[in-house]
Amino acid sequence: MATIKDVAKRAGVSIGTVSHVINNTAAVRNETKDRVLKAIKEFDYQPNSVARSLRSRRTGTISLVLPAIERSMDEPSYLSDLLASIVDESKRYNFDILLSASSSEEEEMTPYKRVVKGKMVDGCIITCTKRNDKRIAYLLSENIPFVAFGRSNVGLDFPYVDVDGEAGVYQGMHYLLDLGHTRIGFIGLPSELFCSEHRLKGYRFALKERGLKFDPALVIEGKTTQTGGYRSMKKLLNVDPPPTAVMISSDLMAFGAMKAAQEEGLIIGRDISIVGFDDVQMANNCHPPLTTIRQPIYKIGVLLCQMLVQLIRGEKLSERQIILLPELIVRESCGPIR
Amino acid sequence: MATIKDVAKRAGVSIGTVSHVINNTAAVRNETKDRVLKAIKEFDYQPNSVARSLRSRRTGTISLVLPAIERSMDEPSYLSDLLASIVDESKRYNFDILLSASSSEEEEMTPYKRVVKGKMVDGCIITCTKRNDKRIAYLLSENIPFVAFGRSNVGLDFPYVDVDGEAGVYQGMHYLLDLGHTRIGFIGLPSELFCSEHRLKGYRFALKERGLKFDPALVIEGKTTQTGGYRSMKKLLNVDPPPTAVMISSDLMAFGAMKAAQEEGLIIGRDISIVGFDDVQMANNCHPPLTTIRQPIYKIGVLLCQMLVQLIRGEKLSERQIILLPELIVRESCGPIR
DNA sequence: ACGTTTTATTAAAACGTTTCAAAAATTATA
DNA sequence: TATAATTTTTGAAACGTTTTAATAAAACGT
Repeated sequence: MATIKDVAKRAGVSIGTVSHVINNTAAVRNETKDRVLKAIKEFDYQPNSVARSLRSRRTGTISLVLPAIERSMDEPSYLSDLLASIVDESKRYNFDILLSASSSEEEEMTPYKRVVKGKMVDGCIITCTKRNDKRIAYLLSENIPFVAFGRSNVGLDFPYVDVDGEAGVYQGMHYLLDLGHTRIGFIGLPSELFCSEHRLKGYRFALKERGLKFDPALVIEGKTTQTGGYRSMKKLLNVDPPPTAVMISSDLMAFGAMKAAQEEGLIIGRDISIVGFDDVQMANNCHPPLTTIRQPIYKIGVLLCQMLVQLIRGEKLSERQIILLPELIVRESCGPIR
Repeated sequence: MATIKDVAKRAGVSIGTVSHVINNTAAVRNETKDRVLKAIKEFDYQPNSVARSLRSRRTGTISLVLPAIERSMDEPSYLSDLLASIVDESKRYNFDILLSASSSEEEEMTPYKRVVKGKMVDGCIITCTKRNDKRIAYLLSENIPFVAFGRSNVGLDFPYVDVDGEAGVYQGMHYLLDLGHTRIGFIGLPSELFCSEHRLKGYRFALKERGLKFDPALVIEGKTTQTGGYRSMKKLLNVDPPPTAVMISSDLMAFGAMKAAQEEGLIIGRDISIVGFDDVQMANNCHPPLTTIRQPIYKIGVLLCQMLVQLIRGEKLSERQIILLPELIVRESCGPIR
């Protein structure tokens, strides 16, 4: 396989010159440049990225570790949507994505250490930020560019993009309350996810505002899977009296919940109202179409990339922390109380 | 940041010894080994993967390029399911996944060249094999390990895993025919995808076997998106007389088709029967649950990884070509003809 | 105690680039 | 034409490992 050496020899120049031509890193006479370009073409030469990275200390690669907790990539969660937008956007800056899997919760840091200390990437995007998230302190201490999707309660200043989950849930609750519901259930995310807190806050706040009592029996924490939603809903339907509406912290769980309700013979949107959170593609295609809180996930991916690339380039971020407002998307899974 | 040099100095040995300790590549006295290990721990040393790759010509990374044609990762297609299983399985062999995006159809080869010639990966997994797929010849010529998901019509011997699409569609058709349907529509994949052929073959064969005439008006080729399925279904419903059942080449399209049918006021499973293909998670959660042909996508991802790892290790494959049988999953989207 | 194996260790040469400082070639100026 | 200024080109030193062949140290057999 041809190396820069071969190209240099063929073009009758030094390897330094070839490098300069490739990287536009010094003036080279047009005539010489043409000779080099020709040689490159002749050999179908492509620089060895590994050697290049070693010397230049840049890899053109961004790390994304799939968290063990959300490795339900086989379900249509927001994560695959996010990944799609990240891949799309990073391509625009000529970055590839290095995808790693973290096995267990305990081994959470292992892939980061390998990838960061091993200098395999120029920066990291972290998702599913948790309360007391260890990754944040680590990445800060290693001084590697990174951006998080989601805030955390670590007392550290770090760049992130997040969605105002409290406002989102509040909107959904507002909508349900306006439909006349007073007994509204809530299916929340695992409490280790920091965003679970905000969403619950939105629920409580909306109730309080209307002078409704918070009933712990109506609040359930479930796994972020369809099965998780399914089980939580079954429990809620067994409460006496059952809720007439349920606010659910993720679409995925909402799908499971819908199934549970349908199994009980309930017509969704008539006998029970459901609001989801995320607005994944499928929300518009399930039956009935799901009323939900839209997270602008594509935009989030784009922002994460853009911010990270800026950090990698050593530029200063104009906005180091971004919180986006989610939006209520009304479809057909809710109806007035009967 | 500590390098192998620092570790060597601290442990009072040569860097070669440190390397041997790390890689278990030569006998080193226990006492010495302990000293080295201690130094490694003290520095929290992690070898620089880039340098390591340059020298050893191994990267521990597998390439996956998201094809432009299927960059509908933002829809719950089989691709995200497949990716999930690949990430999972590759982790078991300590490989990371390098995810690249190919922009346009013309630029299809660019990422492969960069990644393969640039020596960024040890092997490739390619998906969405097309008729006359250029990638296959290229990867063979570059002599880099790779495995394809899907056959192709290039006259070349290459390792792949595929699903018997013909048999799959045949099963679905059989089921519909047994329900009494005789006017059955078919929504196929874009003809550039090689697998589109097999599926259509299954359709034709099933008809022929029952002595039914093939009606071109009932066969439509659509894009592999929900919208694609939606549009194709609208067209089919305008045929006179319309089909009473439709065999659809992907679940994603089936979801769109269901929406189209529901918009026309049809009850799926009663007024019209629909069979999908893939069995993505959502198929079990849409309404009504979709009868479909299951591709064992998780298993496919696992096989692809295993085969690729074997090739990377220079081992010979026991089975160089694997064709899996899909399975009919009966749910509620079909009913007897009325 | 001495050669002979065997076992541990090391020095140094890669791997293929980028990136300096310095040298060479060219052009401008006096 | 000689000198200065500028533009091009180059040589060689990194980057941090692995790996080989050679050396040193230890263990063994007589």
